[in-house]
Amino acid sequence: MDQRYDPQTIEPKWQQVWEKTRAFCADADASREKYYLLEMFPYPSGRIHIGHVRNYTIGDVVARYKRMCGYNVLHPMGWDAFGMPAENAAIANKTHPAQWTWDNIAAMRKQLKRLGLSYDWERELATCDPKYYKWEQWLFIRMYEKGMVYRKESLVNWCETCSTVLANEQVENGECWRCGRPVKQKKLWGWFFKITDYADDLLEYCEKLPGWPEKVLTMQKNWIGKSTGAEIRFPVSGKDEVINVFTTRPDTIYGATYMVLAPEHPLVRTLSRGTGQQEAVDAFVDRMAAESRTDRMLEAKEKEGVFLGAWCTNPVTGTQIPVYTANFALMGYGTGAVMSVPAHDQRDYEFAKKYGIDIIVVIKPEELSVEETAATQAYTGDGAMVNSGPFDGMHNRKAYEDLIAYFEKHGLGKRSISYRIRDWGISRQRYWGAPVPMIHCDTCGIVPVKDADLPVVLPENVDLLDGGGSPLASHQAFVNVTCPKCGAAARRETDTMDTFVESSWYFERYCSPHCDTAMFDKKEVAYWMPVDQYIGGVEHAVMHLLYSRYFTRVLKDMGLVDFKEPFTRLLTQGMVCKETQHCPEHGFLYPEEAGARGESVFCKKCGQPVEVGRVEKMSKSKKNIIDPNELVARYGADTVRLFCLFAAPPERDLEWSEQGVEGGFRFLNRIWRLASAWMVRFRQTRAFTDAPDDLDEKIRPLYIKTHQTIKKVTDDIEARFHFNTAISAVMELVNAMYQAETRGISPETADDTAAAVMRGAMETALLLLAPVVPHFTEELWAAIGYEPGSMANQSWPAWRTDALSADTRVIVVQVNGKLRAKFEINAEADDETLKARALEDENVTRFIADKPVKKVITVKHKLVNIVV
RNA sequence: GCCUGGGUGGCGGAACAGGUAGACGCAAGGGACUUAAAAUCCCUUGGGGCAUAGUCCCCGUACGAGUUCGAUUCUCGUCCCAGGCACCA
Repeated sequence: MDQRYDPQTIEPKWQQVWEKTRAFCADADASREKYYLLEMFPYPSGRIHIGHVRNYTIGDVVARYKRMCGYNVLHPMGWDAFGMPAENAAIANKTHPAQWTWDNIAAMRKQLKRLGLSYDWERELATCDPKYYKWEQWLFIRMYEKGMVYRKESLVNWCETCSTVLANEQVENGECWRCGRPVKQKKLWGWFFKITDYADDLLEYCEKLPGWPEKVLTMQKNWIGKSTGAEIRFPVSGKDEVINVFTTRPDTIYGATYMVLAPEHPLVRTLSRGTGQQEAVDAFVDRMAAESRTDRMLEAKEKEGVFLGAWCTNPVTGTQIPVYTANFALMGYGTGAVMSVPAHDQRDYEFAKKYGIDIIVVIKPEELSVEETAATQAYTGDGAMVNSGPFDGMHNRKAYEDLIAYFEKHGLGKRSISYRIRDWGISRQRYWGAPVPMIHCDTCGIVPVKDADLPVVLPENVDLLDGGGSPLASHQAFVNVTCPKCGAAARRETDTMDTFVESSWYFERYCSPHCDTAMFDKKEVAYWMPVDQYIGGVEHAVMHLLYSRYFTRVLKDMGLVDFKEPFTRLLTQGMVCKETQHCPEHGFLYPEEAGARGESVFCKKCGQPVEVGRVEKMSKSKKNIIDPNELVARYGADTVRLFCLFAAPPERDLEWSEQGVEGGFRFLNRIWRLASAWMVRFRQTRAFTDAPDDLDEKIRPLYIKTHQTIKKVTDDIEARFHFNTAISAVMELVNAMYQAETRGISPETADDTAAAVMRGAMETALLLLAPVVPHFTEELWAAIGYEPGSMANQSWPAWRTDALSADTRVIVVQVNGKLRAKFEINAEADDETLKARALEDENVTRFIADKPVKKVITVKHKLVNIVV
């Protein structure tokens, strides 16, 4: 074997071998237990960044580990290939989005392959491929037929200059993220998926996903936002109208002293018409409409409203209460109307104080008088009912139930549940997305495209508008069609789908990516799904993961799959961070633009001192980025992988450190040197695998350490994917091999048994590291004499229980819980022996002095605590 | 404001179930090898104390209490940091 570790020659060599032998291609095999490991597929931006490297390395280690454990592993990779950046780049570079995307895919595929990731590349897919989105369109039509999709007009963020809809996160301080112009609210027709139908089920199953991080489940629960309460009818005074409110606190209804309607509520204009307030109300409503959603949120702190000039009747008290419209009432939640109880809701309280509205306490806490209860702020806790007619004295929780029963009996209202989650608006007025497969006919209305005509292919010969609007609407050949029903001239739908639709089922497509008769082969999906382990960033905690859970339910209801939850276990890995460097003259600097001068850092352009900022997520704008390509070129893929895993546990943020990477590289070299030095001896022997009993004292500890390491590494990976401690353990094993050398076990002098134990330790280290540094271990595995290329399919090592523990133990002696002495003793020693031995210790007797010993606690194999 | 995490050496991070706090790595210092340097190998490294320099003592896991023979770990309170939600009736 080569004297020098040279990753640049060995890594491409093994990558070619794996590709040639189809080492990681998976086939369904009912006789074998499957393991589906998936990392969130990337958007093909053109280059992979270090966050990808971390994500995919974590996944690759698990995939390789499970393969070694004997599972039939599915580990696919593909491309989330639709989306706006392709359009923007295409306009900027005068290329076509498709060209740009496919070029990027090619470049990134090459980068991923250079990392030695064990993907089944034969299953690669790209969502912009008509063969892929054909089935999405097919499903859309099935969902439409079942009433799971509908079209409605709704308010959206609209940028006039770009003539497009913007997602909430593309609106920055009320301005368009791209052109900086103010964003308006506009009513627009669009397609919606009825995700709200599944709100309850999605929520309920949050409790049935033990393999998911608590954090993610909490975020999803909050997003769904289920509230239970009642819907109550408030008749409008002197008119035939009724205001319906949703409240979570029907028990406070006796304290409802006014009513608030959202500015968009249809009754706002109706009720104010003809009153003296009409003008003021119209002005207020118009002002609210002109303000963007973001503006309204920014100034949200100040509550503001207008009296409508109308009253309604509190159905339980019969009192006339004023009706207002106010900025804090939202049309999209509940019924868009609020029964305001200022004594028991802080927001209502503030509004009532501002506008001088009555505050009536109806729930009294034990420790306060009625007068004190809402003196300075609303009281939202429990207590006894007061000012509530027949309910006085009752506990409010009981009154809650009784009141709902009372409403239902008298037709005043009913029990009700409200959700924060809205239906999923999937329409985008964009070009680079999957076309919605619908046709608008003047006589037949909306008609789905015939299955035989799928896919509705995105036309390639389009003029992308510099403004960013959809070019499909003006593409005559695309728009003009005949109605599938009546044959008359009709117009094709020009909206494309949100890219989250593609990513909501790609994991099922991977099971049979080339299937051209269905979305996927049911049998294949039945074998592989659900995904056993999903890995990706927390940024997808709600949207992508919730949509995927929803889509899986839709597929189940259509009989296409027989499970509800697509991802059994989820790991959300932390971000990769690095400190920022800021030059007063040149702004943020890339790492290579700054130089070190002793303790301080200076700018290479102007020589001025650089301000080293805090450690933040790597981002282009802050220039605190590291290029994976350069790293791989300098250290090789294995070192980069090793560092990504060693620096922090996967779920935590990782702080990038160049020295840390060096350390990883040094560790591999350390193994390499040891292996070279012993290689001749290794080839003459076999790994020692017997019971440790007859090993002499010089070599025995290494054998014990070897088996302890197997157990430790296995436990660390199995329990929590803590690769950092697993790698530490292997480092300790390697250190132990070096220590054996310093104790006189050298390649030249070691006897055959010692060489065999040494070889066993080396083989173990290689096996345990195989998932982490696959090229490195493959090379050394072959050098020892095993079949070249066989490392990837080796079995994960097992530990011998009889080789796990030394036969002596170090026992800690405490006096009153403080460490006072240690001694080594035979592991079998009983409590009495331990106690006697502890009391012999000079330091211990010194601390006991003449105080009486009250109690002695002994813990087997661990400690003796003497209480005096 | 609410909900989740999290505060451990100069740094990244260990400590499985309440039982030796600081594994492993980085950085730093010392030594060996070398004509020299790099690389490598070995040793030291939380803070403080000492008439006895030790198998020594005191302090120490954000802060303050508590439970316990014993707390980084469990309970209560306080402060700080990160992420999520943010007028949701």
